[in-house]
Amino acid sequence: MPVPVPAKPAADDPRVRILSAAGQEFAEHGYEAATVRDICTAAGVNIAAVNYYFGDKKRLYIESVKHAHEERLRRVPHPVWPPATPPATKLHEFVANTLERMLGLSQPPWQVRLMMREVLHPTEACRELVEDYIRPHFAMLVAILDELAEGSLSEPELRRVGLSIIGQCFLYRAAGGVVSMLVPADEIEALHSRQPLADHVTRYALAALGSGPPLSVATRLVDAAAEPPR
Amino acid sequence: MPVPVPAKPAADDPRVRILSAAGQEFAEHGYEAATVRDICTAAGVNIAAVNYYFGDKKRLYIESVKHAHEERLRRVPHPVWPPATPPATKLHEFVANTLERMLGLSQPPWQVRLMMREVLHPTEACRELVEDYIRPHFAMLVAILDELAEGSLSEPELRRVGLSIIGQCFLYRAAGGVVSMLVPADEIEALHSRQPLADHVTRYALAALGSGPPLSVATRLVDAAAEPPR
DNA sequence: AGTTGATTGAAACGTCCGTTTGAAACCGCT
DNA sequence: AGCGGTTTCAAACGGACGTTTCAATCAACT
Repeated sequence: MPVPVPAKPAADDPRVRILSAAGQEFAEHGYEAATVRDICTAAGVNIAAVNYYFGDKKRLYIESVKHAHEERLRRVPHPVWPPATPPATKLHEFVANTLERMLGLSQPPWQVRLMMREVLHPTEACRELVEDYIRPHFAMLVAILDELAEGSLSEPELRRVGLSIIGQCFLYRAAGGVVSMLVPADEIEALHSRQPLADHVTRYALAALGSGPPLSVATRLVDAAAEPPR
Repeated sequence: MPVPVPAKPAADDPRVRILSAAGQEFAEHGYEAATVRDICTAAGVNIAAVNYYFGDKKRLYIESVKHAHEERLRRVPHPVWPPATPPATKLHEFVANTLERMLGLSQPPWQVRLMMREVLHPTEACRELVEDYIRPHFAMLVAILDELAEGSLSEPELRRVGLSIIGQCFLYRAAGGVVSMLVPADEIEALHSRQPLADHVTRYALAALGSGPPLSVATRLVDAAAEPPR
């Protein structure tokens, strides 16, 4: 009987070579279209190895998702701030960090693509992904928003705002191809680059929460009387 | 040689039966995992029919995407407003309409799922989808936002705000499963229902644009001096 | 009724997939 | 060197898939 989890994760361990190759193939082609033959060729091992180490294709998939997830956590840690950091600064850095993860500008893009597939079409590996990775990230966002709102928003309201922010980042990752078709070619680069995007999402959120100036200087329809002309 | 486009689209036309069944199968399982055997069984036709009418699986897929897209356009028309409608009202109804389409609460859900697949993993059918369906929808949103901002935002800025709004709607459709895992069970229903969602997205956008009250009544960090206590 | 072209039907073809097999190669150990 | 357990290898298996074939059937027209 093979050892399921070797204590020594050596760099040339065929097991991790397979996991890495599988992650890339699954990310690129999806579960059904990826073949264990291609995976084994890419990993430089025999076809029988996937059966030997993982049993079958499905278990290989689950393990490869967890593997990518762990590698990712190790490489792009959550941001940490000194206690006195203003919440607006935290929000901006949080958004920039989230975009960095989602757009995968810093690290191998296939890991993000693999996790995106899992988010869009959840399988067994999904709940684990949410609990270990997504929920803490989201909780951090909600905490920042609570700090910004100074307690004036309820938990459900905070979550809604948090989802609004995540949704904006998410769109560029998941539907980036379509977004690129919607804007003129010479603006695509600016739209998909991290810094201007993070600026926009943060400004949008701060303005919505009343913690920053509105994006538009048009006449207020509601409390126009209270607003001095700019 | 078979006729490629029969002039009479009768209801029991095997061609449209196949298109409909194919759309459902592709939406449910994706291109690779869907089989022409299952499609033909669901459509009640012989396996050879797909070759006869469409040539091969790939062309059947493209045609089924276009078919679903056309049916959809026919059934959920864009909203139209009388000229005097305030832009804030238009925005709210636009968001509600978009959510209606995306969440597919009114019409067969598989059509939305099929188009979502196309957006997330673009194939040849994608560009056509964007030009015929998505771009006019998005242009309508940008026009409303321009009206709201009263000309104080540039085209690229307007597009950014528009994408922010679309992104929020998009998240609930594409990553709805994960969203459901992030919130307590007793709030899921409220989070995914159309009306509260449309309210939130609209309020968020109006507040960000300065055309509505901020979501939070916390002390302004920027123009706090100008803001009267509420 | 007979002819023609369009459509449908059952069966098969070739291919590729996930998986299994059984023997060979490798390794550390005495 | 000899041995036991682990790992690799080439080859094959059974099945499912997309596609093709060709005869049977149908519908319309003369």
